[in-house]
Amino acid sequence: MGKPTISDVARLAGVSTATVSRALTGSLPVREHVKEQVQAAADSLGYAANSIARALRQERTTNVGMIVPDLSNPFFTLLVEGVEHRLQDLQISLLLCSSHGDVTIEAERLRSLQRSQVEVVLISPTHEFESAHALKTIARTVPLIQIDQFADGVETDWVGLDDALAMRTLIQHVVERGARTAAYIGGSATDSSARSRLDAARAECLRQGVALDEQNVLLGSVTIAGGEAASQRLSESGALPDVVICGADVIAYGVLQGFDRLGIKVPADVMVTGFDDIAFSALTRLSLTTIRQPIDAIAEAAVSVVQNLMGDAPPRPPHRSVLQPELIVRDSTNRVA
Amino acid sequence: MGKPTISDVARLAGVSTATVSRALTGSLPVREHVKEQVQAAADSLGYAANSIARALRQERTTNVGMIVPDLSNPFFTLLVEGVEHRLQDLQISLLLCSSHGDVTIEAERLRSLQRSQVEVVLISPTHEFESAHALKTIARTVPLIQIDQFADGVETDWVGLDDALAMRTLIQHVVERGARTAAYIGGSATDSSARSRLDAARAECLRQGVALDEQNVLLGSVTIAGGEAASQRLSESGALPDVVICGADVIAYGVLQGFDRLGIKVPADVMVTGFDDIAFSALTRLSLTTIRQPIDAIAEAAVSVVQNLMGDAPPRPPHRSVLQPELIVRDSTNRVA
DNA sequence: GTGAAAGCGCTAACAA
DNA sequence: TTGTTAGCGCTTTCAC
Repeated sequence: MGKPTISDVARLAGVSTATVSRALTGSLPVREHVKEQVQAAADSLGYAANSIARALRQERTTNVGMIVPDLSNPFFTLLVEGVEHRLQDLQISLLLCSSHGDVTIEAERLRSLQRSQVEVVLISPTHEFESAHALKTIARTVPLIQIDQFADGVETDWVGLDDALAMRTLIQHVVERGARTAAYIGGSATDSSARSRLDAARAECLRQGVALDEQNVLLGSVTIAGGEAASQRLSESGALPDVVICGADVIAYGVLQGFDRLGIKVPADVMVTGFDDIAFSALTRLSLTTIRQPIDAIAEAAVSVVQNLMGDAPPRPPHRSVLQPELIVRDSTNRVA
Repeated sequence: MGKPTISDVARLAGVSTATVSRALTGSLPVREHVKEQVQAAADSLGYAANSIARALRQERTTNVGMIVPDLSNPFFTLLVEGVEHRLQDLQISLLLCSSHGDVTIEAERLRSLQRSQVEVVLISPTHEFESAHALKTIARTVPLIQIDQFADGVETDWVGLDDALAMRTLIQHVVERGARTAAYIGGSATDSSARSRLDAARAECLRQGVALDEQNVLLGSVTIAGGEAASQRLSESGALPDVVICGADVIAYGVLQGFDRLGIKVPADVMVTGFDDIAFSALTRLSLTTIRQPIDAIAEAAVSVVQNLMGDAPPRPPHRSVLQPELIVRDSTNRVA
């Protein structure tokens, strides 16, 4: 009545359970005709090996866990999809968790994944500092790969974008289009990418001779509303800068909308840039110049580390895969110098 | 060196493994001071029960699987997030798969979940007819819950929206705003919700005296580009209808954009409605009248069925949870009759 | 190339 | 209330 087991197959095929195991997994050679017999018996019973029993015996599963801060953010969604797809090709199951941007939930999910005996955890930590403790604890028992963001002092593998190079490329572009003054609108700097992008923007403005007044650095929430509010504040504070650099596309779309409402013309009165290249361009009247996150390449790099970690290769020191950004020039900076 | 096992705890606490199991799980009463001793021993060793061994012994896991067609669609993303959140509260892990809208991949994922010994599978089948075979096969060994969409002839639990009521409400609204003629733009009817929405639209137009010419029924891809292309065709085919009913918000946004480019004014020249209420309204100049999918309620209903199925309740016939749609009136139908 | 048998870590049945 | 023991389904020695 219950599901067929390996002994059922063995009995039907007239061999031992060991032979069934070998025939089906190919772990050891089995005579051709025996193999066929076993296969036939398995098929006729609709047998599928119980992965629980296999995992117990082998002391390893084929599960990996993944924790992202926010599934309503297309960046993470696409990342999850890219990872899922590649893992399935490797016959690895994905246990997905969302931390909802909450460090407490994040810690809970980590423990839950640990109980599930996952082989590797992929995580985009939600807070640069507060996530660190839980991550360090878990990292003692299961290999971690940090993606995009990272937690302070947690030495694990990491896959992400070269934010510094991205900002350099971006600022070089707007300088070529005549920018001499800039504003920066970003997320409050509690996650590592928000901070690293801001740091990079500051450094590059300095290096390339663009004035970025501290009062023109506005940090808030990474949402359309946050961007719109910031554009409002910016317009009230006197002269507009040549360019508004946004730390994320959603912010930039809010800024575009805010300027539109205020009758400020982009790019004629002010240029605007984004970061991420989420697929909203098709929705808006004015297309956005931005930095494309190579999401698929990030997923690929992450999964390749997973393979590495799950293989029998000897332990190695943590490795950082730094991916190259791509500048996408569109209308929001379409201005002659 | 390896992870501590129950025998390590038992030895340290000076009791049997059975007592440790009882003390830690609470499956049977244990004397208070013994319990404390066991707890202390477990803590000091950093012991966490091996869920693989437990699952093998109990012949049940705490995993459920979920298969959605497309993670770039916010509807499914939000659904996944809602489900994940509630399952975690129940200490259930979520194995997530994407079928990428492909029946072959879908079948593969189903088998993968079966191997993982999930207790329940939540699925939004990608094709009304072609998904049926694989679903029926799997349903013999593991309980299925279909969400939103369903496969033809697969009798399982189902959670979704009352499409007929939604269309009735929507069409009633545009009739009140003076609509007498309509066009319908939707996805090609290979998934069950595309078909059921179109059927409902046809029926309601008939019932409420709105003319819906077959040549004004345009089926294509559920994307912004698809909507834009359809709006183009519509404008070329002569007189515009009073209202363009779209089977999904993304289509409607494409239509809005198409009309904008053609100099056609919404809602003055033509009204437009969507379906889903995805959160793009903030991005666009003109807000969209639409039907809100109660995603959170769908997730809640689905998880409550999961609980039901995983509890020890006796088997019961498949149950359909039909949720109520909500009409969201915004600017795209803001016209006096 | 094949079979017999042990054992992965846990819990449930049975005894005490 | 507690301990002893068997066994979940599989893979992997160790013999042959």
